[in-house]
Amino acid sequence: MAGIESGRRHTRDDVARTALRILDDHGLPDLTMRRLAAALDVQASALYWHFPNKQSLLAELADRIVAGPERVTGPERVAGPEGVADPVAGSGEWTDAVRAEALALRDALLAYRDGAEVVASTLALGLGSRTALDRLTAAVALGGFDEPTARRGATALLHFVLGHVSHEQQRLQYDSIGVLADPADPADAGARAGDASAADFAFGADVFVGGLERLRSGEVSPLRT
Amino acid sequence: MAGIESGRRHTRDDVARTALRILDDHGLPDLTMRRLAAALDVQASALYWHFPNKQSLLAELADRIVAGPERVTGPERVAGPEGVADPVAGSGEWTDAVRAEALALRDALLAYRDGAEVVASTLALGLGSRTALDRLTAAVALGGFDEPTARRGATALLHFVLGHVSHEQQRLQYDSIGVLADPADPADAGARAGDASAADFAFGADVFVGGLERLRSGEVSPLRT
DNA sequence: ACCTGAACACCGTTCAAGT
DNA sequence: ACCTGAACACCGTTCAAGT
Repeated sequence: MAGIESGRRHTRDDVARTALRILDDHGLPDLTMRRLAAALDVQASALYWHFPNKQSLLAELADRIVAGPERVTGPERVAGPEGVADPVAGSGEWTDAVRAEALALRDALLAYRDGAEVVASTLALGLGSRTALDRLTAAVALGGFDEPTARRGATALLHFVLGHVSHEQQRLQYDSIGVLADPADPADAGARAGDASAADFAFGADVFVGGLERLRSGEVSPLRT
Repeated sequence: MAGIESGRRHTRDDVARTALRILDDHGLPDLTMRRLAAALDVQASALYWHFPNKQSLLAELADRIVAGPERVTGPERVAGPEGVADPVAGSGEWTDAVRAEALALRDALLAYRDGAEVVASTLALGLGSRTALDRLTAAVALGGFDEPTARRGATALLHFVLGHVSHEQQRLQYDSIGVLADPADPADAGARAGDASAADFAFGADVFVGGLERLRSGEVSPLRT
């Protein structure tokens, strides 16, 4: 319980970091303003000097979650040996770039308990940065799609990712407390652990990328608007 | 304010229907047990005779939302002129069936304010029926996929649908109160109304179906598990 | 610049008791 | 079978005031 929160007088960064710790240790339902204040040895009302309300606090957390741990390394993103997001990398490997971005986003969301829900709700309210969407859009755009199409594709993929990881994390949470409605259900059982989820995720991402590839090679009408 | 809630002594169905009305009129945040009780001219504690807790009430609402208005018509689903879900309809039209199911689900979710969020959260907790997933799975299975693959595909599509409609409905809500973070943003502006959302949805569904089609014709490895 | 103390207007849920 | 009344243990947010 001792740590950053010792010497009184906190900064906005302290608050966000402590909130992130509570989120990861106890989950989103336990992340209340009063509990956060207590962890900082402060009255709840003190938090409103740093953040105008709880939503904007959550938006800040969402940004940090999406940014991921590689924030520290610098402006260039961590990627494979030859880098993953080179815009001039021909047309052959854009599918790998999209898959890699989707996977990186999943990892970032999984790094914090209830990460997907925090990001999804923040995004739905139009708060928080658009980094996640921008990264996916950039990867899709490598396929040579026009910008609105790339953005549409990225948005759809983003919805899949958030939905999938949300579901995955909710199950993790309620799995551990044993509140699952039907633990004997073969499709939802605890035996169906992280590996199966990872495979399902890869499958969904592959189907999606395949659909984009198909659209790109002009085998299908791009849109009937 | 007068209506069903007049003669005291309510049934479980009364409670669910009144809850659905509050949901649609005022949104999920305003659907509290106390407010629902007040609408029924009853103490909040009375609700716990009909439902063990709020989550199970929401699960019931989710089931009704997914079932949609065609519940009344009978066991066969409303569809196009020649019916959409005939399992022996050859192999040519399964893509239309999937698209139709996805669209029908979107319509059902859109029929109630915050419908997508109610269904998504219920689903995440493993509560509620699996009707939505089962319908999508059946449609995908028409493509000749094995059951686990059809289920995986349907799950991914379901995530996209829930994410898309959630986002769409959140925007509707906050749009009308004018709480949008950046109303001038061209990608999020109010001008971008229902039609654009419908087009984005169709685009996402098409990409997804295209990916499945591609996978079916064996142009791509089905899975690397 | 950062926080306290006290209040306002709420929540979901439990439980003995009533009819 | 269905509901009341009262309580328990909470919420997010505001605001005058303190240092």
